[in-house]
Amino acid sequence: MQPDAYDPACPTRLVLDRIADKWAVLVLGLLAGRPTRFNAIRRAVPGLSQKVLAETLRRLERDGLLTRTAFATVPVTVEYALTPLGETLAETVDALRVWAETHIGAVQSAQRAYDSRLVEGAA
Amino acid sequence: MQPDAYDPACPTRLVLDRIADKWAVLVLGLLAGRPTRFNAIRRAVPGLSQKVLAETLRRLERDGLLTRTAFATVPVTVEYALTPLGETLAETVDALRVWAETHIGAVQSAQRAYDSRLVEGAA
DNA sequence: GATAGCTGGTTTCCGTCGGAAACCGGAACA
DNA sequence: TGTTCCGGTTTCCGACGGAAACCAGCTATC
Repeated sequence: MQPDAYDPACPTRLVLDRIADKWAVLVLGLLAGRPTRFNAIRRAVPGLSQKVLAETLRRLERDGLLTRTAFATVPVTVEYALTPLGETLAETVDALRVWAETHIGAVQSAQRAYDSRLVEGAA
Repeated sequence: MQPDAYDPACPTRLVLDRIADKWAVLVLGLLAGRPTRFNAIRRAVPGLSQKVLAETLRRLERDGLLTRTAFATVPVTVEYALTPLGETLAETVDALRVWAETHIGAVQSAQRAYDSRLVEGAA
């Protein structure tokens, strides 16, 4: 059986659901190439709550995309680093971030045009 | 000012939030290269409800990623097609789907390993 | 003539999920 | 003694997503 992300019974769909997530995309992009500690990630991604970050990291760890390493320092520091598998995904999801940053102008002008058309229609 | 998806005040973040969405990824991948009607999309993406599909399509239309064309047939048919901008995004998000289908095996074995480690720890 | 079915939605309802904030223990520091 | 830092967990509430019903207009079937 070949994977088919369009088949809800296929595990590929579950994986896609998880990596097509705004927080996962940002975290993966951030960890690419440089291991980072919990609070450092949190500071680098404003708006991401501790709870959701902890859950996101645990899911990514379960999927074999990153490793969690605790150091017996005081206080305990925990470092998250991408696995080789995670690095391959990071490249892919980073393309999404690059697309957003590249085409943001076109998207915003499309939004303005759409909204002004709505106002016309309502008038 | 350069776009920065990690800045919550930057509109790039809003765009990224939207395209890093599981349903948007599947819909964009489906529409790539071939205009499709509303119910055809719904049938091709099981699990996607009418409400969420309608909302997703309207947001993508607002972002200038696809066009909505109504034909005066009986009953009225509505066709959704990617814009050139949407096509460039479709290529990018399709890489996500391809990644998922390619590495699903590695992810699943990582999950099994993670879960069995948990069971050990609990015992 | 009534019923079912197609089209593309909108509305209603409810469960789940995400975000905000409080709380945790332990140690250094003032 | 109180504060800060670490990495979380817990609690609470509002918002969002999914399931299903409902809608109008026309057609094909019985």
